[in-house]
Amino acid sequence: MLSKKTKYALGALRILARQPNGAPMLISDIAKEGDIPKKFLELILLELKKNHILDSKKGQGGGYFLKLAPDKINLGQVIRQLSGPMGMVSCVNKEGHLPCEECADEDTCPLREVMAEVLATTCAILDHETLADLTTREERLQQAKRDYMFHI
Amino acid sequence: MLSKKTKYALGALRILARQPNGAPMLISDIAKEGDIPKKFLELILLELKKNHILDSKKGQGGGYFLKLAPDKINLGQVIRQLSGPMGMVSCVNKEGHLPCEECADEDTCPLREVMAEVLATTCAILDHETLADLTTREERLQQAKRDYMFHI
DNA sequence: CAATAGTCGATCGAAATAATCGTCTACTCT
DNA sequence: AGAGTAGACGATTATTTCGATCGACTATTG
Repeated sequence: MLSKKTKYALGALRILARQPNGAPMLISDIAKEGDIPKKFLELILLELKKNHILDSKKGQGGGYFLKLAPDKINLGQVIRQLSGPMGMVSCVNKEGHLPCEECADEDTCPLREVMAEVLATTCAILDHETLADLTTREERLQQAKRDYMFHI
Repeated sequence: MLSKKTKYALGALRILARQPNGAPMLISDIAKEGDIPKKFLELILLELKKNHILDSKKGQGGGYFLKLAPDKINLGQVIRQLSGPMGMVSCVNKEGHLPCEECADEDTCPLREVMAEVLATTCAILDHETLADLTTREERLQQAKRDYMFHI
């Protein structure tokens, strides 16, 4: 399961991606709209800023905004930065590759091979799914729901 | 990351799968061979027994053994039973399906759609990978390593 | 019956997660 | 320049989960 932190982060990013021409948004407004504890959200946004996904402007009229265009931010990137690498065993991760202690020989560990496949297919999806794609999906799903409601 | 509990479980199962004609094995022997804390292993094996993957025999000559053949036990099943469902958001799981609290409308949540894809590809791998497959993989990897060592 | 071996309830510390407080500092607009 | 706005940040707390262990009990088999 993704941690709440990561889910909150994705929620906040989706909200920010909706802002017309990347206008800054107050932490408290994001918190309200995303139903996220404000103080916790501060930490999260700060972390995203340190990872160069967001940026902020202080003072009157300031707030947080996307540093990159929505189609340049993908889910894999965000999840990795907030929850760490996604492999089910640590020995399959590129960044932060640790040989898993319990594994006698990494070269011949069959579990490692399977988990590497899992990681590869997961990344194939998440590293190509951008914030912009999410927005597109959402619109399609909303349209589908309206059609469905009309149909019954 | 898989929990140590789950990794230990997979380790223990791999050891038991190597036993000739499903002979029972003592907890303490499994613990020693798998380098697993014995008391912790007890809990794990017990849980696997309750989930009908293992069975045990008491008294002299007893121990734990596989209840099913190695090609009838798959990784998905084991991981799910020890760590719970594998979806990155709770709303994509079949068993234990909980609408994720932070999601306004499940029907139109784009994250849910993506995470469902991820879960599907993950399950496609793990639900088809059996203990027997792991053994086969391991033999292949060991052979490959021997060939490589010879080559240099 | 006695030795063996699994069963089970209780518990404990450490770590990760989730959340909050108060203060400080930088910026922008008037 | 100065007031007020808004983010930055260190410290702290609560809650839960994880990993591990102890000790007593029970069932089985030779």
